[in-house]
Amino acid sequence: MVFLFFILKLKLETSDFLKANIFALLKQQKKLSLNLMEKRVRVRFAPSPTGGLHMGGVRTALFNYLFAKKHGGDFILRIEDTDQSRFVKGAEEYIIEALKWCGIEPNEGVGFGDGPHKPYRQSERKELGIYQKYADKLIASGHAYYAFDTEEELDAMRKKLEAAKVVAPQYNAITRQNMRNSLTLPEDEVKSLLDSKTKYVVRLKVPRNEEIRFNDIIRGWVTVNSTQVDDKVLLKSDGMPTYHLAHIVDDIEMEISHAVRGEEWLPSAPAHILIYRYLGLENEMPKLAHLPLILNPDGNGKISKREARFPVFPLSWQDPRESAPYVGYKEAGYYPEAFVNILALLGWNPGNNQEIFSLKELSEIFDFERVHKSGAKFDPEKAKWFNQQYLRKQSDQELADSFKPTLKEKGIDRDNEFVIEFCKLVKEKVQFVHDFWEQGKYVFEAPKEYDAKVISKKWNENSKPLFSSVLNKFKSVGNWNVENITKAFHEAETELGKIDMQLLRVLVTGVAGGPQLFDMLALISKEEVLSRLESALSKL
RNA sequence: GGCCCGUUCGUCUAGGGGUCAGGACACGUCCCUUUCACGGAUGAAACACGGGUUCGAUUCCCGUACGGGCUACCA
Repeated sequence: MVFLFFILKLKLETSDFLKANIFALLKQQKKLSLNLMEKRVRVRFAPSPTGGLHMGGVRTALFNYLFAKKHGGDFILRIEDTDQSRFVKGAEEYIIEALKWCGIEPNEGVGFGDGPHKPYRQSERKELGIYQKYADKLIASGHAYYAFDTEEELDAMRKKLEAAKVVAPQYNAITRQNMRNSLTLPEDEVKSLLDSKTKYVVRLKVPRNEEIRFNDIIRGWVTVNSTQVDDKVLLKSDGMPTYHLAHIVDDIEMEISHAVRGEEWLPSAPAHILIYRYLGLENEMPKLAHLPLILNPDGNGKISKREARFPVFPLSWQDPRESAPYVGYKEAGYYPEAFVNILALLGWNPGNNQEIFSLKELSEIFDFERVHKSGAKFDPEKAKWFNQQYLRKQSDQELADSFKPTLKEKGIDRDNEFVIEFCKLVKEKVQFVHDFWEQGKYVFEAPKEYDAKVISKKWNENSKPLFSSVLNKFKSVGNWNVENITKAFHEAETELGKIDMQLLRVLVTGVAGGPQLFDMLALISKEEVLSRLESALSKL
């Protein structure tokens, strides 16, 4: 209205100066109101502390993180510990440590500093009566009800339905009529049951035959008939909310703009829509995004920690109920950057051929529009390749530093320069830092045996005198460096004829392959090479 | 079983009404290297099937098959 007035006035006045000013003002106003309408991006990762956080969970956390960073929003860690029976000691700490290692740190929530919406643990929020309040509201409006059925009664109901060839027995608009709840029991009986502290749950009253539609950011429109949705328990008999109630209450109270979670939640999303609706919050509810699952490489189904022949946890996880710990990606030698990179490309891609991304790059280009609908099988081989790419980005000094602990473990003491030189030579052959030892241990210790294949193929009666001459030639080398070794070798060849380099390699290192031979001989040192040659000649 | 979601090389994927269906991992061959690796080149390898719509479908629609998820007072 105000704008119209301005425009009208504009028509009357002809001053260009005024015109320009008013347009600028209009533009500013529009921008301002748009910004006000646009909800600040606030996303959450909301695991339950029922075990170690596995790679699928980390991926969910990652996508949340990336989306938040992309839009300059908030990333929250909320702990959904509403199931006391499944609570696992140490799981929460593990989740926090894992996120830290990956570098995808929430800026609000458990373990990362409380924000304005504290507490961020659902068990603590329950103590505050937050969930009860919403449950009461639903009961008051007739969208939820008390149910007093015991476990046995529920069992009996299901058995009965199964016997009657009902394929999916559920507590719903039909069956609730035959159960003991506040919809079937007389009002005074309900009151006395409540007064006498009889155990009860609060259930959502799902309508009989209603189309529920919602628009998923990744999947588009999804339609489900409410007949498929059961009367979900909202409040358990111990007073704890279920996931269904708790996450909705918290998402609303924490002003979450987008609920990004795994595909396993898709079937219960219609029930969630109903809860938002009955709470009168359908317009304020977060946008939904259901991520595709990460699947097992061989066989089918979700990745399982038991069968996997590759790590499934970011960090080593010791389940208090089990004896042996699970090796994590960290312990397996993965760089966190590589691990995150691998995860990012499982179910998402940038639309071009780039595959190596830093977290920062990812947070600039990540987009739900390029997230797939279908699950992705995890390929452990490609994971190794990713790590190799990151390993190659390391400087020789960095590689040396990360390899030194292994040497120390083996009781080997070498100076920094030596280790750097070693890493420089061997790094082309490794995917992990721990590969350095397997690929190059002969640099540090004399061989105990010689590659049988090479020996049987190439060692003959001429070999001994030939290599004795090579040995003598090497003895005469003054300054033991690559150039002089090469020169000595060539001189020996002109005197004695062709010398098999692989055989020479085997005599010194025991193995058939390795880095540049002369570089390696130089590194190993003159005394050591000579003594190894002597020892080989005496043994063969 | 029911409901929901999905389906491009073995795997991760690009693409999209007319393409030699592109890249990466893994695999093969060759080059480089007096070894191995790295690197380079190159090869083999895919639109699940059947119906529509269309001049034309891998692309859009519908079925079927297959795969996955869910089907708790678990998340």
